[in-house]
Order: sequence, then C-alpha cells, then structure tokens
Amino acid sequence: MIDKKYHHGNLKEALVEAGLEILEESGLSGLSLRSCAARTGVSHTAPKNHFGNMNGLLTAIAARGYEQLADWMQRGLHDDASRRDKRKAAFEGYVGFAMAHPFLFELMFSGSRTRSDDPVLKGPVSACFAILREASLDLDWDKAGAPDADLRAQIMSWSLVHGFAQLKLAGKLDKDGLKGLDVLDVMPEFGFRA
Amino acid sequence: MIDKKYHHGNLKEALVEAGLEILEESGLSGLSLRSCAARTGVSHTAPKNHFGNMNGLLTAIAARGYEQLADWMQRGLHDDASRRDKRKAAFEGYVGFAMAHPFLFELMFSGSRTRSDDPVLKGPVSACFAILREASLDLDWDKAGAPDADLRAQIMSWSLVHGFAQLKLAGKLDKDGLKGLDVLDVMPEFGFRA
DNA sequence: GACGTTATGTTTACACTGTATATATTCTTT
DNA sequence: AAAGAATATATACAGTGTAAACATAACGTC
Repeated sequence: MIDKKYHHGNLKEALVEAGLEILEESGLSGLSLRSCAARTGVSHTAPKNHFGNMNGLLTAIAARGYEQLADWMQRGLHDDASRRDKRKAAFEGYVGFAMAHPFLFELMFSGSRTRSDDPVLKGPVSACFAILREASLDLDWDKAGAPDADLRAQIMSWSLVHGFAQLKLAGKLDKDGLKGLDVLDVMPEFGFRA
Repeated sequence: MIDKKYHHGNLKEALVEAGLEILEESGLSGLSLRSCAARTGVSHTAPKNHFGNMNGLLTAIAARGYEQLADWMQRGLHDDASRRDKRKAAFEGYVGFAMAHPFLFELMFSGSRTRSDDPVLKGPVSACFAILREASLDLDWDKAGAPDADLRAQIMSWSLVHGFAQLKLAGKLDKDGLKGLDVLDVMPEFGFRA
C-alpha cells in the first residue's frame, strides 16, 4: 500500500519530467500546468510554489532540453577525437536532437513560451555554446584573420546548424530534391566534402 | 449611422488583418480566435466558417507574414542591382523583418501553431524561396562544382540567415561581445568583408 | 419572381486552461 | 514545544477553442 504523503518530496523535478513525457506523447498542445500536475498526482495549483507560473515551468523544461542537446552534440566522441570529428558530431547531434524531439526543440527556442533571460537557462545554454565554440575553431574559411574570427565562426556555425534544423522541422525543406539533404551536405567548406 | 449588416462582406481578410494587428500590439499570447472576432465586430464562432479552426486562422496569418518577408528582402533594390546587392538586401531584409515583427516571425516557423503543409502557405513560401535562391547564386564557396551546388548554396544561405535571426530573437546572442553583431559580420565568405 | 440550396453569422453550451485567494498540512528552526 | 516558513489543497473566476442548433442572407434554377 502506498502511503500517500501530503508533501511530494521531489515535486519540482517530477513536474519537469512529467512535462518532458507529455511533450513526447502529446506535443506542445497537450502540455499544460494541469496536465503536468495530474500526471504527477498533485493538485493543479501545486506547481505555482515551484515555478511561479506557466512560463516558469516551460522555462525549466526548456533548460532540460539544452542539457539533452549538449549530450546529443557529444555522442560517440572518443577521447582522441579530432576537431573535425567534434565538429561533425556537434552538427549531426544538433539536427538529430531536433528531429528526435521536435516539440522540445520548438519550446527551447520559443520566445513567447519561455523566459529567455531566466537564470535557469544560463548554465545549460552556455554549455551548448561552449561545445559549438570548440567545434568551430580552425574552420577553413576563418583564415581572413579578423580580430574576432573565432567568435564569428561560432555564431555562423550555430546559425547555420540551427537554421537548418528548424527549416527542416518546419517542413520548409520538403520540396523535391531537398528531402534527402543532410546538414553536412550544405556545408561544403566545413571539411566534410573536400 | 452605420447600417450593420448581418454579413460582413470581407470577413476572411478582416480577420487576418485583425490578427496581424493584435500580434503587433499584444504578441502571441493576446492572439486568439475570440480576440480576432471581437476586433472585427463579429461573433466568436464566425471564424470557423472561413478557417475551420484556430490552426487555420494562424496559418492564414503566417501566410501574410511570408508575403511581408518577401517584401522586406527586396527593399530598396534598383532595377540594375547586382547579385551581391540582392544578396545583401535579402539577408538584411530577412533579419530586419524578424526584428521588426518578432511574434509574426515566431508564428511563421512554429510547427505547432500552423499547418506547414497547408496550401495557403505554398505560394508565399515559394516566393521567399525563389528570392533566396537567386540571392545565393554564384557564391564564392560554391566553386567546388558539385552537381547540386546551387541548391545547396541556397539551403545554406537560408539556414544561416534564418538561424541567425532566430538565435538573435531568442536572446541567444546577448552575451558580451555578441550584441552588436550583424548578419553580414558572420558571413566572411559571402562577399561583404573581403 | 418564387423557391430550394448554399454560404455566412449568431446563440448557446461545454470542457479545458492559467491564475488568484484562502486554507490545510508538513518541515525547519529556534 | 512553539513559531514560522515551505509545501500542497480547495475553491473560484475569467478566458480559451470547439461543437451543435438556429438565424439570416446570397445565389442559382425553375
């Protein structure tokens, strides 16, 4: 017999995980404060104590998404992986994550549903940022020698891979001749084709 | 005295324009079937006849967004504009539109709120696609000579500019040293820096 | 012109959502 | 042990999308 305690004990984490599950099963339309609370077996106003409001919960879920994204970008990397290997893994992982978790990905970059300046996002986002930064060092087309070449290379990498992922998710790359296109196919100068 | 007719006469268009206005004033959170209907002076179930459901209305609004985006990408272009000019205008217009209409931009690429395969989107999206296609011809880094080089160049351009716009909108480029960054700054090989 | 059909809006109703307020229970700290 | 903070509940309310039945107007056909 389950002794149902008044206090959950780990409600904050449980609510976020419930949200992630609902996101996989029912998408963004099925994700609500009440559905998360119900799945956790708690009253629908309980989340307020931990997240304030809906945006707070969605922001916490998005933060988890960035952690998962960082994992995806570093999958299958050996300790002696070259920079090119890291770059390939980061790009493929980025798009792979987006395809595997389209709703979470949409939530993570939704300016309306999350608070992009929330502190809980800072750490996980910075982690992704750092991975992309290292992956973008020593790119061929970076030889121009501008003072902030590395930084610009990183932004370009992130923009490119993120744009590709979202356009693909949004169905903008479903025309004839584009369907089989991979991320690496559109990066002729990134060292994967030459 | 206004003779209030039972039939609006141009309700479908009026609802879309109401939606665009609400989007500018109150963002995505203020945009609803009922708010659009109220602003148009019509019952809250009237939109159903024209759009079926909420997704239908949002899709129609998004379609308008793509038309505006196409305009932004061709702003200030003379008849004798070079390909480089067109490219510059397209990129600056793309990001400029996103910054000027962040909520509309988010709606346009939201897989959850719109039906990306809806026929009403096909035309406007194709128009944007064509503009980016022409703007991406004869890029320097396209000399590799792959069979579908033009196509890949176009996807790369679109991915890059779209990703940059969204990352900027989502506040991911607000760190120190990134704030003043422009689209053209991250495209060293696009002919704007060399 | 009259009439049946279709298109367009309204009214009513319902389940669901986020949030605010007041209340109950438990934990923590002194 | 008592006081106070943290956590969860109960209740209430305005707002949302959607469905069904009904009302009004436009349109085409005889």
